[in-house]
Amino acid sequence: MANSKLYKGSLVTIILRLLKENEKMYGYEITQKVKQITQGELQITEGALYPALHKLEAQGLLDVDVQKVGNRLRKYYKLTPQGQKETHSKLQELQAYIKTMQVLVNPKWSLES
Amino acid sequence: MANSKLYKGSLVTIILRLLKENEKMYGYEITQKVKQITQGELQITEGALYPALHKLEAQGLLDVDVQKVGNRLRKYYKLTPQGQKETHSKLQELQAYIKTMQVLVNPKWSLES
DNA sequence: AAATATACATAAAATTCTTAGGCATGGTGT
DNA sequence: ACACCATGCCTAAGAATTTTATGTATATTT
Repeated sequence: MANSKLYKGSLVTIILRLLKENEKMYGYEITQKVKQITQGELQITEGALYPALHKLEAQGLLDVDVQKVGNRLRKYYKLTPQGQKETHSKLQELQAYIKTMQVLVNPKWSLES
Repeated sequence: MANSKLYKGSLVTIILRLLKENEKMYGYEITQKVKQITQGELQITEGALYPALHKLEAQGLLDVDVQKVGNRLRKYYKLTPQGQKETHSKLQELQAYIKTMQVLVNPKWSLES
C-alpha cells in the first residue's frame, strides 16, 4: 500500500467510498480500481483487503452476493443502510483529518488569523 | 489520538513537522502544542510519543539535549541534518497522500477531465 | 507450454498505537 | 496537612491493522 505509512488506517474509508460510488463491487475489482484511479500510487494488497471486507460484512456494513461468472466465483459487496451511514461518517472523518493535518503542517501558527 | 483511525501512521510526520518549526522541543511540550494547535482534536498519548522519539533518535533523525529546568528533567529534541531531509520527505508524502485521498473521494471518475 | 491475469483465501510476522500502569517534582485548593 | 492535578519522563501488555508469504483454481496471453 504505497511506501507511505500514512495510508495505514484509511483502507476501510477507501472501500466504503468506492462502494458508495459503484453500488456493488468484488474484491479483485476494488484492487484494480484503486490502482487505476491513483495511477499506481496506491496498491491495495489482498492480504489486507479480504480480511477487511469480511470484517465489514460481520459488522453489518456490507452485504455479499456470490455470483458465478464463467467458471469463477465473484463475491459482490454492497453497502447496507448502516454501511451508508458509516460511509458518510468515515468521509467526514477524512475531511477532518485532512483539515487537521493541514493546520499542523501549514505555518499559520501564532498568527491565528 | 482522536477517535479516527486515520491518524495511524502520521505521528512521525507530526513530530518532525513541529521540530522543523520550533528548533527544539521536549516531549511533553509536543503533546501540549499539538493539543493546542488542533484545539483538542488531536491528543498525542505519551505511550506513543516517547517510543517514537526514541526511535527517531536511534535512526539519527533527532539529537537529544537533556536539561534540568528547576528540579525536573527535560529532553530537548532537535532535527539532525538527516532529520531535516526526512522531514521534507515526510511532508511531501503527506501532500501526496492528501492528493490521492481527495482523488479517491471526489467523484470526478470516468470523466478524467 | 509457460507465464500472467483473474479471483478467492488464510496465517505468521511486523508495525503502530492504546491502555494502563510507574516514578518524581511542584503548585493549588481545602 | 492532604488531596489533586499539572508537569515530565518512562515501559510493557495487548489490540488493531497491514505486510509478506503462501495456497488454490480458472482463464487468457505469449
